[in-house]
Amino acid sequence: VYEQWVARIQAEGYRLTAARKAVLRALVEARGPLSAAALQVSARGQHSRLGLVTVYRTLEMLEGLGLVRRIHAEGACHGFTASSPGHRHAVTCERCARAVEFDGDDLCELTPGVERKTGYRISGHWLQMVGLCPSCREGRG
Amino acid sequence: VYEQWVARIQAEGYRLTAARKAVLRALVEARGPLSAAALQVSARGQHSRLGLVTVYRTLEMLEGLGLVRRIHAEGACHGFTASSPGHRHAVTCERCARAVEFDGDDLCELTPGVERKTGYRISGHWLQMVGLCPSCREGRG
DNA sequence: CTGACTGCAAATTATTTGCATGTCT
DNA sequence: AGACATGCAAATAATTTGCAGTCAG
Repeated sequence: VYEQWVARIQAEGYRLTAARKAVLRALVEARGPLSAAALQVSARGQHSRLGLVTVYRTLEMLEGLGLVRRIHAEGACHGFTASSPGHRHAVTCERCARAVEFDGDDLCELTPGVERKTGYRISGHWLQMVGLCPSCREGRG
Repeated sequence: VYEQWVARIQAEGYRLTAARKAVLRALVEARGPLSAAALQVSARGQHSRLGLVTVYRTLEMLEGLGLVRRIHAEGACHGFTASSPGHRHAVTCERCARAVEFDGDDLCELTPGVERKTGYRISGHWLQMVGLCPSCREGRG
């Protein structure tokens, strides 16, 4: 994934700097959504001088390219994860916070129903599920 | 709705103060999700001395009682709306921000599919749709 | 009366902006 | 070389906490 991102970033004319590489690596290797601050800590393993500001700016760029997804949670808002292309949604584990995405096409099927019920013309949606991932279920029942 | 909320609040043993009445009224009469600050401005029509802090504390209480729902948006996070009981979701109009809720039972049907695809045991979910409400569609095509 | 509630101000936390310097291409 | 990018510090914005005064029950 990392290589694809690098290619995309260069293709878009953005520069490939040490700071960006570090953030990219951290995002790709993350086992769940991270806050900007957590991302900075993680990415500093690759680039110790990394500033929080740069993390925000890199995330902004990546979100613009659709490579990163902003995740909202009940309690604390805004975490970021690598996103897969296409129309997908995420499930987050309530114990370990590990997130995986799944195909959300099924969801589009219920759009007509919602439009009928509400009278709205639906143009988009945004779904997140919460649950227990396989490992956490095994480890704790 | 306002009367029901008042009854619920008293039933739970919370006091019914002028500040709370003002926030309740503002929430009930709102035509869309409001930020805490916007809510304060709106509620000051009833109780001019209302502080932002109290708005937050009142929202916290109401959210705890399930009377208010926290809404997240792509850009600015966190708006609050009155919520209907039961398992429902919201559609927000992208033009006027007016929100209505709809029955989300259909969604539960696709939970098994997601569990199969991801291996997660889904315990909850959270959906928001965006679109154009009837009035905005008429007014602008 | 009295404890829960309020609201001000200050403290936190999250995110953005200004600017001089550094570094990809 | 030169534009884009960085990172520090300061500026904003959003939310929480400390506390003395107030008010519903």
